[in-house]
Amino acid sequence: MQQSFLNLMQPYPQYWLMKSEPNSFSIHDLERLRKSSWDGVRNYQARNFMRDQMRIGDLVLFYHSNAKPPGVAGTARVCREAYPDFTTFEKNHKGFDPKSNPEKPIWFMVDVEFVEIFPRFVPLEELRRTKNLETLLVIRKGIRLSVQPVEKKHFEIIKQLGHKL
DNA sequence: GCCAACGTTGGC
DNA sequence: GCCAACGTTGGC
Repeated sequence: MQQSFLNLMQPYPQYWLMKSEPNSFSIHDLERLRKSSWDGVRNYQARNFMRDQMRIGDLVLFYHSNAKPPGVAGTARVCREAYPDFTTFEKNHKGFDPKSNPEKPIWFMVDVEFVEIFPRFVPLEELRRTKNLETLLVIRKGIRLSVQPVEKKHFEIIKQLGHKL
């Protein structure tokens, strides 16, 4: 109750950072598809952000994790709010989770649409040394959430870095 | 409810 | 490939 009231107080759009390993799904894949479900999140905190907070129109920093180098590759936009991650129901799918079923789904996903690939990739190392990004979660030690909230001012700084010549 | 063991993430 | 730091699981 309290939580949903607070949600109504949120200014929109909200801003997020979402990690994907480019080996399995990169921003180039999203550019080609234009739009994709964001399946495979298997962490409760990340799920809660998607299920309870993400709204259509929210903007997303598309982060390439486990890449050389890791960093922000571009942006995307939430175009469908949370619904059950159906890959958990498919026995032969990598995302299969026997504890989840269509009557009582555990895992959720949103859909995102392609916005842009930054003209200039912004590596993690640069985020670390950029002034005014000190509280950005992705550069904090020990934080490995694959879906994390980002402050608007941080989003804008990073977008600028991505466009800097 | 504690906590050890195990599995995963993800930078390096 | 290594490994630190997490998160989850399951025995008790």
